[in-house]
Amino acid sequence: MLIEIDSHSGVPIYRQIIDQIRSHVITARLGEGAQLPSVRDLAGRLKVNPMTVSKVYSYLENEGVVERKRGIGLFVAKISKTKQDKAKTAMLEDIIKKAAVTAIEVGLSEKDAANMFSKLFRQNNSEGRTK
Amino acid sequence: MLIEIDSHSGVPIYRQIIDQIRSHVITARLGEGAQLPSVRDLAGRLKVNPMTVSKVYSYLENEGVVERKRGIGLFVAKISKTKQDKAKTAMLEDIIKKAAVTAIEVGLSEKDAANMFSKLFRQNNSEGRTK
Amino acid sequence: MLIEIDSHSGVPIYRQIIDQIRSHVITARLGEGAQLPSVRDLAGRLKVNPMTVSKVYSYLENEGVVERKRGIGLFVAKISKTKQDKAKTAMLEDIIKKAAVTAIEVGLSEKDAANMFSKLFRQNNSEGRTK
Amino acid sequence: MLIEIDSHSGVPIYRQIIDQIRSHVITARLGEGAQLPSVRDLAGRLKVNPMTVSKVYSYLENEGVVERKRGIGLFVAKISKTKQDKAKTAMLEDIIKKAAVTAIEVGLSEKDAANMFSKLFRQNNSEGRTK
DNA sequence: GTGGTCTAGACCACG
DNA sequence: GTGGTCTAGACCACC
Repeated sequence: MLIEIDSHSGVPIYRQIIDQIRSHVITARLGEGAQLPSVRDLAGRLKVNPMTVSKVYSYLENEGVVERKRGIGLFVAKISKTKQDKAKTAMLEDIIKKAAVTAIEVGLSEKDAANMFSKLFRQNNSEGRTK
Repeated sequence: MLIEIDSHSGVPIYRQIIDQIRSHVITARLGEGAQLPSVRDLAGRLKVNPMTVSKVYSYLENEGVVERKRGIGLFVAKISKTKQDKAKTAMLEDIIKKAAVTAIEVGLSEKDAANMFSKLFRQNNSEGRTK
Repeated sequence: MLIEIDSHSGVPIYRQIIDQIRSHVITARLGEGAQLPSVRDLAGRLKVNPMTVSKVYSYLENEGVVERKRGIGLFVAKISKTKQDKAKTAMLEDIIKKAAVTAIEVGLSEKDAANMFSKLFRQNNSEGRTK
Repeated sequence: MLIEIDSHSGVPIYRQIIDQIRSHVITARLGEGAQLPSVRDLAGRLKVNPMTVSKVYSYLENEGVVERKRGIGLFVAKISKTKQDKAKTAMLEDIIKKAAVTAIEVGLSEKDAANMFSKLFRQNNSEGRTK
């Protein structure tokens, strides 16, 4: 499970971790039932305070994204297909809307904006494959 | 100059104002040399503390977006056309790339993603016109 | 870390602190990675308002001189050796040039001016040692 | 009489003008009895508020550097040779001391610092001649 | 514990 | 009139 922290971004560390784990679950890169690393392990890898990771897990558990099995560990919770789809769509619409609004503010035409989007889509898609 | 503050968004007030003014300047809704409202005026209108606005202006001056004329007021700084274009493009590419990457992660095809983007573009564009 | 404030100098307190800390960093009296005193601590020692110190730190962070680690504290940022040397040289050349120009305007010969410079160098250097 | 204003320097405009006129007088580029431009004239040339120039003149008059002749204009006051020399030396020592202290802080040896000073002296001196 | 933000209100410098 | 600085004290987010 790849998680990257940018300590200069202004976004709180715990938020960055939550967002990335949630995104991993929604896009099924972290499948149902998969075990999450222990608090200590993840904290060590990310070089953050264990308390921060602990907070992250509590948050995600509260959200219903993960489930704690006492004495065993944390696992990705079961999500209904529809719920997952909803979450996916919501996440995607949110970010695409922001992009569209920015394009409008900058004064791009719909055609130019769509071209730019497609170009960046292709670029990052092929990069993704080779990775 | 329209500035809106959402006090529930979690984003600090001064950041919200900075972002909106900067966006106004980049998109040339606030043209070069235009005078900004006085600290007290803007503070009064937005119902925030003058010092908050003062902080905003200091920040923007530091960024080179506005220029102070002592005892007279604040004005939109002269930005070279190319520099402005660069800033615009960078801002736009950044957000569109994020959107594209998310679409890829979610597993959308290029065509579906582009359609979604165009749809949201049209929606927000017409909203903008009626405002 | 020694910082002295002259409240009668006309120079704003926050500027005095900024200049002194920056100078400490550039001259490596405050080495890379060194932790700076907390806002409250420094404010207490200098007998100024915490917000004044906070402003100082924000300013220095913006300049890239220090780095914030959330909830932990402030640390001297990593500056590349060359960058640091450049900053040093630029700072020095600037002030020495001013001195030389003034000497020229006043009508001193190169020899007399150089003597005066050396004399003042020695005077202030020995003072520095005893301090 | 050459006066240059740098509106980005942070030094108040009126201070910049005062310092430059005083320096002109001390170094005798503006000799005793020379007439200064009228408030309106200087304000127009420097593109500053006439009140600012007026303040400058009052300040200099108060300092004894210039003398007002009612209905005629402002003139450089008579200064005793010793007084002028003292002022010259004070001005020079002040700036050279600053340069020396900076050189010390940066860690230069006396020799290196003196060399740098001499080099900049020669550079600016020859430039001055051709001007 | 750390820093970040904001307020209310004061006084000063500048033009 | 303009912005700049500072204080005293509050509350919040983060680790």
